Amino acid sequence: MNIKEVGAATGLPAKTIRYYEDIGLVSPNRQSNGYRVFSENDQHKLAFLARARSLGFPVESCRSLLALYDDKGRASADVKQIAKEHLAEIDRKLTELSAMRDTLGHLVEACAGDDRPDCPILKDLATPS
Amino acid sequence: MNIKEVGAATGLPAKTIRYYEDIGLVSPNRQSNGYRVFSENDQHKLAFLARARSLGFPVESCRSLLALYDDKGRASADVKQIAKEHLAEIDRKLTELSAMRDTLGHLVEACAGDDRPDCPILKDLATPS
DNA sequence: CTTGACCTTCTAGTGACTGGAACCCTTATG
DNA sequence: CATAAGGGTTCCAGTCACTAGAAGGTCAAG
Repeated sequence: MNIKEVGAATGLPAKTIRYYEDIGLVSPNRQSNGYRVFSENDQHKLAFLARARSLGFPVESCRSLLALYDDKGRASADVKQIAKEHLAEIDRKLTELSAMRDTLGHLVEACAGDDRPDCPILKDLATPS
Repeated sequence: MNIKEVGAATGLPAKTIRYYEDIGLVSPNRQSNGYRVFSENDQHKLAFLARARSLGFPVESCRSLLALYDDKGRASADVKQIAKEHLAEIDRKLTELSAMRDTLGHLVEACAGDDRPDCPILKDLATPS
């Protein structure tokens, strides 16, 4: 399986897969011509990474998760710990974004959006918060 | 007013203010010894930037907003347009994060988090989505 | 034999800072 | 007068997770 095929199978761009090899997340073999060959296991790992990344896990967390996945003697507590930390981070971002959304939503509603210069958005930005 | 003072007044780190000068958002004068001197107007601009950034506007949008703020003949429609685009981006991120939160929340709940290896989180990650 | 689609490596850029090194200026103190 | 503390300055490198692009090798089809 070459890089394009495994990319199509996992939804990852070839560039990303090369990057993941660079940082040691996968280690595909090479053909005599230098081309990467991806085994079933490589493909599996890449799919795992794609899924974990799509849930927003940082790449370093993905590395840890992959190691735990490989470790058949793992404790699920270790996995849960990583997931909980990430969940907390997501919640932090959600809170922050919601606050922005609220404020900005009100301001946009209040703005006439015509050709006059008067603007509550600018007024807010110019006001020391 | 030197950089530390204006930083304290606006809540911006000195490094950030220097960076903003680098990219042309403010242009403080210099004393004979090379130190930056911030005028009232500089301070005002920096406070504006701090507020706009805290609402999540990208720096380039901040630049546009600042220009509109300075332009007394602006149309509020131009401001509103920038704000609406940013609002759409915030909503996009909120949707994405909420989906992550939902999935991950369920998985974390389902995971025993003990010393056994069985783990629904890893099971999900290993499952082609 | 050439064309086109693959593949390779390498460098540099993204956004918005942030850390750190190396050095200058000013003021207070021993 | 030396020095130490606490400002200021510049410049370079690093962050995160890719992504764009250049320059070139390989391979199957026509």
